[in-house]
Amino acid sequence: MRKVTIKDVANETGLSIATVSYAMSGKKILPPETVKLVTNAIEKLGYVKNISASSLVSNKSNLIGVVIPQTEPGSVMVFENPFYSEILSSIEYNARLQGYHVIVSGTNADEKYFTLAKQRNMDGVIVIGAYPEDFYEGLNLSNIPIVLVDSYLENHEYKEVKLDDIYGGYIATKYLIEHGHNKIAFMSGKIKDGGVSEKRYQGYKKALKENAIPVNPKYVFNGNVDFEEARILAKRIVEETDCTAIFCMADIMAVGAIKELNKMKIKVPQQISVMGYDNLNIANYCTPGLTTIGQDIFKKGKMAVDLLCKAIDNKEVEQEECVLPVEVVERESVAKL
Amino acid sequence: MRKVTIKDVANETGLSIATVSYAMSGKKILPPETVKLVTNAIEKLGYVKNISASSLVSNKSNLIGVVIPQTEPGSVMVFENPFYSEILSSIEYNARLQGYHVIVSGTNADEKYFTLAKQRNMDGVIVIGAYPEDFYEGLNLSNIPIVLVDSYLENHEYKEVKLDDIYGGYIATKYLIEHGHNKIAFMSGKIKDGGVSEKRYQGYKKALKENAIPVNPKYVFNGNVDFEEARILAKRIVEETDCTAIFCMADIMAVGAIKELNKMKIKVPQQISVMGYDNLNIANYCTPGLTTIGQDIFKKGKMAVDLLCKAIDNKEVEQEECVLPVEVVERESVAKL
DNA sequence: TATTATTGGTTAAACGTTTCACTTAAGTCT
DNA sequence: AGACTTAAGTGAAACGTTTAACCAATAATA
Repeated sequence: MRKVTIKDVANETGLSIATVSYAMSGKKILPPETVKLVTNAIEKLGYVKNISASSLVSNKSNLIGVVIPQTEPGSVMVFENPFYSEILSSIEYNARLQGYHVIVSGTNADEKYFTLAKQRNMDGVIVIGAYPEDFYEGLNLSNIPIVLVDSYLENHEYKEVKLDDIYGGYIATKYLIEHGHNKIAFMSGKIKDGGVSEKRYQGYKKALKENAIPVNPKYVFNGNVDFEEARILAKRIVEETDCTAIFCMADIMAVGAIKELNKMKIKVPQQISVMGYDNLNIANYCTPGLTTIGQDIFKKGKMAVDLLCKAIDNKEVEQEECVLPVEVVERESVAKL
Repeated sequence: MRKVTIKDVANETGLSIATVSYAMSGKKILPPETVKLVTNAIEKLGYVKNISASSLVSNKSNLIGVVIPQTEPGSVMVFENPFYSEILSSIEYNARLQGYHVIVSGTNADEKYFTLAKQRNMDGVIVIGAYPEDFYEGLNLSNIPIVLVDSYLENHEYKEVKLDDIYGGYIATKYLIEHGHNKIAFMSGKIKDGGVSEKRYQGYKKALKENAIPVNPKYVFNGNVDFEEARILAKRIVEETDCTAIFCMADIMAVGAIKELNKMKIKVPQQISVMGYDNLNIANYCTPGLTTIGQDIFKKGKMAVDLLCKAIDNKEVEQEECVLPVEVVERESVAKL
């Protein structure tokens, strides 16, 4: 049972290889009966085209890479934050609709990812999350179209889809204030310039200032953006402050906080209110349901794919940025004082 | 800036293309200084090999496909059940360690996935979950090594990694009985012969019988395996039965049940106990923490990759099956009566 | 009618590797 | 010294496509 090639289809139909190729690709219009002849033969022989071969000559692989951060070098779980699965899901779906397949890689960015992308002849790459500077340098050299998602990179020349995070932090905090809170803790990842945490923190501060509430550095807590760390921080917030509300910059942290508060028999939201950010599925799973800042993750993935496809087709290099809206989604984790 | 090929490396070093290829692959031992010469030139020129080309001739792509069910045809979210993200994460990690890249595809199985696998010259495919019969037929034709994960397919000839689900259902139910419950609802997906639900149901019945508790068909509830459906079923269980415990055949359902019970102000576990199955991360996120049947998902992914690699290397066709152990992981969702 | 376009198709080069079969030079054995 | 082995490297075919350049026959135009 040898492998069936285009040559076999040519023999079967009595046509040349070239004609068969044209018939399949439609790059040259042929009479319908010829096309029919070819498709019949393909069906009969069970021919499937070899993408390695076509990719070699056409220099197009219909493959896009998706890079997801691996929080700790050598860490195992790629998808520590469910946000990554959710957006990956959307990217995979939308890419498939456009005829692309997706290669996912967790990377801690010290392996040179873009070597790989070139090896595979990838048509484009979607980079999710933030990475160290030198990662983007390697990325620069490769001539592969790139779309960043939530990179929080400053002054870059890439296409990007992201959120208005200052605004998100702002409306979250404003919502809490409007519900009568003025002692509001801010729980986040490490705050570094231009990063997610910093952006949302800016929004937090803005809302406080607007309402003449002093920014208390004692109310700011940071650590890794994960469930366990959030529990620790939540405990500290209870023990070290008199806050009535916690604004967590990620749902996964908010869920950790709620878990810990529940465990400490502190009623959410009666005693402490919790506000999240992302609107992941888990925001709905926990009790009480998490009031959070909603983003349309499906759309985010779709935009990333759309932008990338455009870049692939047009080969245009101009930067393009897409800022998606955010809004408060109300559930039950915030009390009116 | 033309693309750098092996030819350029050959020119740079003054060696032939063949020698460069051998130096890189190590398939022929060459003097260290020659190898060094080559690696230096590669570094200098920034050469990366074109996998399309090598795949074409060597017939090896270092690519494996992972198929994940898309619950409803045309549905968007591929990863409705976090189980899929968790195992995908493990598969991606372990495959990468072995030098493979992973292409994920959601599929509702009516698209002929294996055409795609052949097109891409995939070295192997890991199929997660259960699919309609005809999906496996297409799979048969392709000569690509396959590993199934949780297929619940009867009498097949593929390699597979799965759980002892009858036993899992058994120990879950036994645990509940030992905690004083004898009115135990069973919540699951559609029960069809050989499926997951049926297996776990068998275990459930076995435990009941062993303890002389009659099996009450009124206590069995099924629907889609998702969060929302589980809420509906939980409500019905409360309204239609006098059960003191619910055994959910998947964590995602258990979490839905807990959410609904919380909403109905029914205390878990004081009034109703809930037992899950899978030990996903979300089992830890919810309150009360979900007591569940634990499986080692990382190991499951690793086994799948190992089995597949073995199949790829040895081209041996004998079936191989790997049944991973399960155990009760205690948290707080089951009360002692 | 002579000229030009169009239609339906073919030939063959090119893509960038791997690898089999071969050569040449040097080393080893009797 | 002659025969044999080994080491280091080369030439070129092969993998399965795409596509530019070309051709013959028919249809359209002047």
